[in-house]
Amino acid sequence: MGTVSLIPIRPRVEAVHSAAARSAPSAASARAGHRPGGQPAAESERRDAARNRKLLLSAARDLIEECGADGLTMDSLAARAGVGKGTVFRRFGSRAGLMMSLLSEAEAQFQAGFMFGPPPLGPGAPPLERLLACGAERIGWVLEFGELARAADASAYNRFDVPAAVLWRRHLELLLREAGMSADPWLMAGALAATLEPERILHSVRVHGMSPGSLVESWRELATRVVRGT
Amino acid sequence: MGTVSLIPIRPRVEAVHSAAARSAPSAASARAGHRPGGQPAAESERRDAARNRKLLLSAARDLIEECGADGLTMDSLAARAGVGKGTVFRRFGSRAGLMMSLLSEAEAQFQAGFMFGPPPLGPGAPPLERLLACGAERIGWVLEFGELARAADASAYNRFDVPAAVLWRRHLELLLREAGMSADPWLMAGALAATLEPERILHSVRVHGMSPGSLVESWRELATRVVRGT
DNA sequence: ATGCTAAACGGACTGCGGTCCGCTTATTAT
DNA sequence: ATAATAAGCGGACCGCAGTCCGTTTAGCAT
Repeated sequence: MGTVSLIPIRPRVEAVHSAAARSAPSAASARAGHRPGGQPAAESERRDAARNRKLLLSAARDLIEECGADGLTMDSLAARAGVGKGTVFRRFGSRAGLMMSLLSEAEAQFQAGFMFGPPPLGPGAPPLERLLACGAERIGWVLEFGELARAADASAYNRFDVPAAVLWRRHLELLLREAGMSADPWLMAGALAATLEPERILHSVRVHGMSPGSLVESWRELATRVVRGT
Repeated sequence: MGTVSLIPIRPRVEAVHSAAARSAPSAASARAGHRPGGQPAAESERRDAARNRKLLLSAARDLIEECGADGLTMDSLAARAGVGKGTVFRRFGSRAGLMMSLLSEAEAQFQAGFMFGPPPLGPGAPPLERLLACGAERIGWVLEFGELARAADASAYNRFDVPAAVLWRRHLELLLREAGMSADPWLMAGALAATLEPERILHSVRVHGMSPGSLVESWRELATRVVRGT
């Protein structure tokens, strides 16, 4: 036991959701291309699989428009798309995986903004300004896609280790380092990221009626103080 | 409609879990005493009910010791305690409610510490010192009871509005005000509270191997900077 | 065209949290 | 003691996420 042979079939899910195949990760990741960022999984996907993926994503968007993200069930999705339930799970691995796939375009755009976009969001501006800008951007993003994001996080035991979350935190960490942060930048980045989690932001807005502006203002205060400290 | 008459039976759950009876809260809370803090619900609880509650709590502790908090299922609990499943839900309302009941003693002790205990945790010390102390205390508390706390939070749609969470946030808010916080203290308190959430802390420790000491140190840095800003 | 094989498929099945509702029992008034 | 009644009880039942495994099919080699 312990060798790779214990992975007989390996369904082609779109992203790395669970830390399956704990051992021998090199051998496991060597075979068959997990497209890390996007979902098309370009290299080799059977026609019917691709067709069903599109069908499912489209049906999911329809259902969410009708019933909201929380109202979408995997059964209803399968029925609406006219495929079996097993197919849904084969494609997306889990409900959270499905939600992530639905988010991936918006997520990619957001990432592109702070990584390659124009200043002050993208590179070129001083770190504190970038921090303020990307916080504001994030708040707006959450207000637009938060319901989906929350559904994607929900019950994901490892929501902090999902690629998008790791990248976001790393970005904050980088900015803190550039700003000369003396304390542990990884932990401080985590603290800042915690502030901007969808569930919390949506709760502030929807339950307590906070305005987006006040959230942005609060982020400005927080980020400024954290960076000013050193 | 809209009057109180739509609450025919009212099961005697131990705490206010969901925001039921949205309207006429005064009339609703007027009849029959919800002991706000503790669970005994002293005034009028039938003998068998009290016996079963103790049975259930004890069985729950046993099961958690055997299988961990995540391994406890409501069915197994009912079976172990020798009662029907309906009884479990009548007592605790939900899985999260059960976990909160299990936590309530530890929670109360924690609260007593920062509200009435000796300085620097309790009143008497300057606000920043109290903030540092209560953060450290919280981190230790989470490391001890975090698994339960996470199970109590999990899937609680309104985990932020649960009494314990509200009190904790209010305490942070109070300290910030005393420290002369110029920005919105409620939002800043939320940001600080987010940093200390069980799920995040446990993730740092269990997945990334951070030491409790580094977490405390990081909290010190964060809190200091936030307060120093004004 | 034909046959082979790995991938994909579908839907029955499991386990869990939570609800419902008819039955039982503790408590209180008479 | 007895009757009335509200609280408590139990377990069948539901909806949902996620799994399993026998069957079908796309893609390729010949």
